Amino acid sequence: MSRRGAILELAVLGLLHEQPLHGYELGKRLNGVLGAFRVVSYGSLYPCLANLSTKGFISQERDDVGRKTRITYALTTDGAQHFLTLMSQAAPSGSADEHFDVQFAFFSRISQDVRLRILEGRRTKLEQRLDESRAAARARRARFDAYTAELHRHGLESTEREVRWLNELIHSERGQHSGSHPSSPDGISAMPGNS
Amino acid sequence: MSRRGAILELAVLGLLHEQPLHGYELGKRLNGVLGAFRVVSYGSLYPCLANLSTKGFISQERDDVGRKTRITYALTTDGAQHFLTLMSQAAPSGSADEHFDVQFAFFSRISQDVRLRILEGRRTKLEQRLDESRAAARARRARFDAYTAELHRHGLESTEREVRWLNELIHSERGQHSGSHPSSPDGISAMPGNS
DNA sequence: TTCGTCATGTAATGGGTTACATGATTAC
DNA sequence: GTAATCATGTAACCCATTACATGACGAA
Repeated sequence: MSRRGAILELAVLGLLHEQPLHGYELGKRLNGVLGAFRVVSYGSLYPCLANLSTKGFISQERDDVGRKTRITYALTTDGAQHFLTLMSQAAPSGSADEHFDVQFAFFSRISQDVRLRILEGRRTKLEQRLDESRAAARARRARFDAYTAELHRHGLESTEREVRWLNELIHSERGQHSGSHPSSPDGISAMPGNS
Repeated sequence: MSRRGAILELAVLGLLHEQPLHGYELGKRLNGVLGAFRVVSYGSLYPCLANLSTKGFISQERDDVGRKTRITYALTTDGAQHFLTLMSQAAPSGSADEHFDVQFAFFSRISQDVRLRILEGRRTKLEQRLDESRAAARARRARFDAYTAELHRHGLESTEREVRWLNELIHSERGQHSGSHPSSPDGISAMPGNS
């Protein structure tokens, strides 16, 4: 009982938002989209699908291919609504970073103002982290050995880099100061380049 | 029952390796050392301490300060041995990145050859991740929208950056081609700079 | 015919979290 | 005297994992 999967749930709804899929194919795509960060196992995927189905967010349909039976899942109207709700919510603490990554991966399904809110929320969270980390650094003053200090320095640098990345994304998003249309045709173009 | 905490366990043993501490102080230092990555809650810390005590890795001693009773924990010989075992082990999959961070934070407690093995193991893992990610990128060819693609590009870049960081650390570690002594006096110096 | 991959699931375990309960001590 | 912080713990829950079980299908 209770809520099976929050981050996994979001990812599943996000993929089904595009097209209906059966479990196995869903699993493969999940590992493609989320790729580097996280490997989703079928041991968590199938219970998650069963749960989403119980809650009425997805519908099942039996495809009999020869003697093999596979179940194709599709997003319901309720499910689409729930997807938007989950996308608008902040990270549920604990899996903070991964939650943002999943949200970002499905940015093309939501409106621009929600995208901006997520990006700015993320930036605020990272800046808070930076403040705390720098405050802690001043408070300790050489109580840490060289390795611990280097770890913190590297962490700080990585976070600063991510904030700059977010700044570019936010700027780029503001550049196209228009549509709240989800999946707007050709809407995304001014992505920060790799140069 | 069973194994309460693997990453938390390692962090606790690592801190107690330096000096005995009571639970509350341990918690605060944990949040200092691990800081940015993870906030340890007392709801997991105290059960972890009880478990380590049961297994004989740490010893308890009651300090009666006024009417307040606090329990100071100290590393036993078995505990020190267990700490070295945990430090030598690879990340237990799932919490891959965090495990490395904790290991790194306690590098000064272990010998140089173990440090090098950990750093090289981490680099190998990241390089595998890069290979898979790049292979997946070639396999898909524009099946991803701009946001998903940008997420992958950014992930790749971050990982590449981390590999370069590891290379510097490994090089620096090889520079001082000597002691297997844990806590060697003044042993760490050639840390890569921030320039 | 055997091996890889497709396809769906269950059971047990892991490694944490938040919320709650309790009470002493210190600072204002 | 009241609020923050010190100090220790329990209970309930969360979100996933690995290992296991089962079986059809295609290709070598």
